Amino acid sequence: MARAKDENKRSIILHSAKMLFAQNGFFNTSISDIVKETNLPVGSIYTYFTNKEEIVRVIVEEGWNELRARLFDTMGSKESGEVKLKKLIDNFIPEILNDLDLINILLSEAIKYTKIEEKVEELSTAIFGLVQSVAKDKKILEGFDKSSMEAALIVYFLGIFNAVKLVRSSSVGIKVQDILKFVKITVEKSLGITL
Amino acid sequence: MARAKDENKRSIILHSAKMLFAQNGFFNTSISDIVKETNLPVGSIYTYFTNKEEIVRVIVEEGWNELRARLFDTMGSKESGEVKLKKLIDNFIPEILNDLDLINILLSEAIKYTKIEEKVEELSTAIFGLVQSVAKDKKILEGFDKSSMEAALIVYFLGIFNAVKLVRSSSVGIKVQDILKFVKITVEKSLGITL
Amino acid sequence: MARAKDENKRSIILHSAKMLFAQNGFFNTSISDIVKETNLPVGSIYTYFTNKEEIVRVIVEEGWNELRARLFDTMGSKESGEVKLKKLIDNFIPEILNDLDLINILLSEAIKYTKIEEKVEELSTAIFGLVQSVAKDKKILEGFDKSSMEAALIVYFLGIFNAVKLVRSSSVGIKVQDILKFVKITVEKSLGITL
Amino acid sequence: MARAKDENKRSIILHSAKMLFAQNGFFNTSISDIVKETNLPVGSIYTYFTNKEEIVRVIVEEGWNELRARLFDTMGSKESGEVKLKKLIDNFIPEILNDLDLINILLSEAIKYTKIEEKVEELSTAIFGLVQSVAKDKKILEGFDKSSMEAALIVYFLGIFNAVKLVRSSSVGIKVQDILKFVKITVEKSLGITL
DNA sequence: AATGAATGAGTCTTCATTCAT
DNA sequence: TATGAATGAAGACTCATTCAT
Repeated sequence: MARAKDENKRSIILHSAKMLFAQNGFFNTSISDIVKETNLPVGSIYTYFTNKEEIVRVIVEEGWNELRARLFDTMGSKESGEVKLKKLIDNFIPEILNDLDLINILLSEAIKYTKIEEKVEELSTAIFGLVQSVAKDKKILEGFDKSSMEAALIVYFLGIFNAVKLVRSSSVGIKVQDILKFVKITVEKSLGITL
Repeated sequence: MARAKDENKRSIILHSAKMLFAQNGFFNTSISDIVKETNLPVGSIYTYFTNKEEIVRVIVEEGWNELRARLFDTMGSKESGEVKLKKLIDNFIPEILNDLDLINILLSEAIKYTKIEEKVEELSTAIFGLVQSVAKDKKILEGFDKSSMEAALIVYFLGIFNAVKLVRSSSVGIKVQDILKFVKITVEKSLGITL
Repeated sequence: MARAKDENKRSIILHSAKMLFAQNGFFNTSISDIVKETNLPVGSIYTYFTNKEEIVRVIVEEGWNELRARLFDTMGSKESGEVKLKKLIDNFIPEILNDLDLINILLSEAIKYTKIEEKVEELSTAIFGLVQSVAKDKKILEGFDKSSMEAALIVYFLGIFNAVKLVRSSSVGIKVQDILKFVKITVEKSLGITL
Repeated sequence: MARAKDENKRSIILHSAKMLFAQNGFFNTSISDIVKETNLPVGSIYTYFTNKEEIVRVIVEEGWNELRARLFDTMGSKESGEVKLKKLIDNFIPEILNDLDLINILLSEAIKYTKIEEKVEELSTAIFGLVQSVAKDKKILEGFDKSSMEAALIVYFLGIFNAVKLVRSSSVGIKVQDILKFVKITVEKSLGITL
């Protein structure tokens, strides 16, 4: 049972830190802030994590893994490519966007603390496959090799995430809905399909 | 009349700070780092800027103004919309991407230190106009209102900048060229034109 | 349970700071001076006090409380008014004057860091009562209402303290003894009694 | 004419500094504050005074001299002692109290920056003479030698000044009038006269 | 003489991490 | 293992004074 208690503390730290890092940034969050938020003694923080940096690293890593799992769950189903794509756009992306804290940290700290290239590679391979299987008129993807595809995915994902982040933290004149709508239209037009 | 404020010193500080902020981030750059880099005494930093924050703010603001000026220079010419668009894609964007330091800072600090919404608004209005004037088949823009356009621009610009940043700071499998190529193809397909 | 806060350290800091503040003033005493005097690391100063100002505030407050306690100890006894007055003049005041450090700080910083009016009010009420009970010939206090009494006490106390301070820090031609003697004579004459 | 201009600047500095020192204290007033207040360039401050300390010193010295002059003006007249004493209490002291700025500085900085003992000596000699000439019943001054007198004067003057200072800067329950009234009554009773 | 930019030692305070208990 | 006091290098910034112009 001691084990259960430990896991609990660990996750409390992770949870609070995630919120604080997302809200105030990594550098504007002190270990002491985490201590206050968790009501745990400082020493305990260092029982579960070797240092401040490791806390972000774990947040990013675990957050990513959960995301990845959810994605491959969707992608791995027996359904048609179009259905998968629809789920991707209508469910998966909006779900991700709910975890704004994670996105914030991912975007500002991930590069520093993770091997991001592996993540991108994995993601783009999976989606490239899906897109190819879906494109009605194969000519549409003409000139779109793996590199272009990867570029496209990176641009879109980073674009979407950052746009949502911007929309939520400034008073820019658009809404998250506009972004999602734009994405859907773009995918439909690009692939010549209707979702 | 004593010594006049030395515009040269001011620009040395700005230059060094820009590099350091871009390289190590705002919080990992200390005033003392700037002092070492510039070989100026601490006090001098503070004769030209009231505090550390003002240094980023000025970098962002002046950088943005220069960018904006170059953009409107291109946009304001008497040439056809297509030529302008071509210049935008072939010259302007690549030029921007050269100033990676500025992009880095813009992306990580701009929201905090500037009224970013005004900038976005200005930019998207200008480009919306251009795109409308260029789109061969007006049906192509069907369903694309101002909000969608703004969303698209934000997603693309943030996407491009962040993608370039990622490409340059990690060992992701694509090159800046791939990104630029993707952008060009996308614009051409979207508007049904060839640049 | 880790280390407990060391009451001893706290008091060393208070002691050293009191001496330094009294000797050189609040502004001419740096935290670094206190560090040197106490041989404690800087950080420790801040484990016991939130900032420099709090150190003075505590010195003033604790010093005052001790003083007050001693005063009411004397005043609260079952002895006659005259005996109490005698003790006040012969013991209490001279004792206070020994803690020159405290007086110095009290006089120069107290107004800023304490609600001095409450202290004055409390003191003057107590002494007014004593004086009334002692005055042989009630006519002597004629025309002496509460306000006059308060004025008198403030003038005398501030006068005595500052005079002692002056005597000790300059080479003025009188001694503390002269001041004490003057006070005694004045009280005796005013109240028509012999102590 | 250059001379006139100079004197003017000097006195502007002195005037502003006096106000600022009195209001915020010596250490909370920076040379830069004086610069802002006077609208003079920093360099000019140092043309007229060798350093910050000298500014207070001059304020104290000149303020004192003016005071002294006014006092001896009153004291040196051909009038009776009683009239002089009355003027002292009814005019001179209230007048002094108007220059609260000076009092503030005098009390907090004078000891450090002036040979205060000479001033006290001079003052007490003069007033001792006056008091002796006035005391109706010589027995009243019995036991009051020069030292006692000096002690009394120091206590009263410091008491009065500090009390006024206290009254004006805190919300203590008495008014300056109460202090002046107390002084008058005390003098009358002590000397057995009516002013 | 007048000016105000230049200077850098010194200020207070923070904070990630350690380690005695 | 749990705790939280201890630590001190490092942080941003100030300011009296000087001196080039």
